Amino acid sequence: MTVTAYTKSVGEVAAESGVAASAVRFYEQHGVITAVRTQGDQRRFDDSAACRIRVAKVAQRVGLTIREIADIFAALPPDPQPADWGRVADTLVAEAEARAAALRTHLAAMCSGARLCDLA
Amino acid sequence: MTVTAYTKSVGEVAAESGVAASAVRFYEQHGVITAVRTQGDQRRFDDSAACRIRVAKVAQRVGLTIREIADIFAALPPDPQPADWGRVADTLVAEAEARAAALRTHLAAMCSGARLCDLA
DNA sequence: GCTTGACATCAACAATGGTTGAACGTCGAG
DNA sequence: CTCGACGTTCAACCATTGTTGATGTCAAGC
Repeated sequence: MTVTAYTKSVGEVAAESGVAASAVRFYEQHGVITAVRTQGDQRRFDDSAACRIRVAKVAQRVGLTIREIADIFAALPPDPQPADWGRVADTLVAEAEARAAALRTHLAAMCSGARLCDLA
Repeated sequence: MTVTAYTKSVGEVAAESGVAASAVRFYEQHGVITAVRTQGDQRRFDDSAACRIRVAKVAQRVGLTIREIADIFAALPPDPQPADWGRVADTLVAEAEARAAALRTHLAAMCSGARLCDLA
């Protein structure tokens, strides 16, 4: 059993995930990613950090907040396996499609029938 | 040909759309709804205002910004007809589903193949 | 072992999407 | 005509999602 490796600095994660270093720190503060600290108080992330950030960025596009994303990621174990990522992906896609479906339903309800969105 | 009736006050639109009066003013400032002014400088909205706001609220849930929603509403004529609302609804649903599809695609790309989201 | 770049914290700023409060104007029912 | 409910503007404030800059520390290469 391999122990999870916390080896990556803020800058490395930033480069891998395509966001600014300040954003990496922000995401850590808000529970999207987690870090351990070195003796000198520097953050060290594991390999999943960059992935989490890339997933978070696409999830934000469908209206999920940082908090919601962090909550979904809470189901990920340290050193997540393919199946773990698959479940998270399914959860995110399901949420996105539920919102799209809700939009469709609301619009259909508003624009149907005699009243047409409460317009005469 | 009926002339569009601008008869509703901020409070009436707020009550009909289920948002605060401050939000109604905010939406007007940002082009989601439009108003004429009375002699005494009070806003008067037509019947579509409450509908626009209700649609805007559900659209926000799928990640559209106020600006994007206002842009889509820009296609609505004054005194919109059912077909006009239908086109707006189609645009919104298409946008929502495009975002959901993008999420699905990105996640599939990240989580597929040998590398699995760049994890070993 | 010293320098230099990357890291640390903290506060301030920015944009989005509003809410709240102060101070004042309008409108319609009595 | 007056009174209260509702309207007006403006500035300040809140949360979210970050960025920027000041100031200071750490660590890796020379």
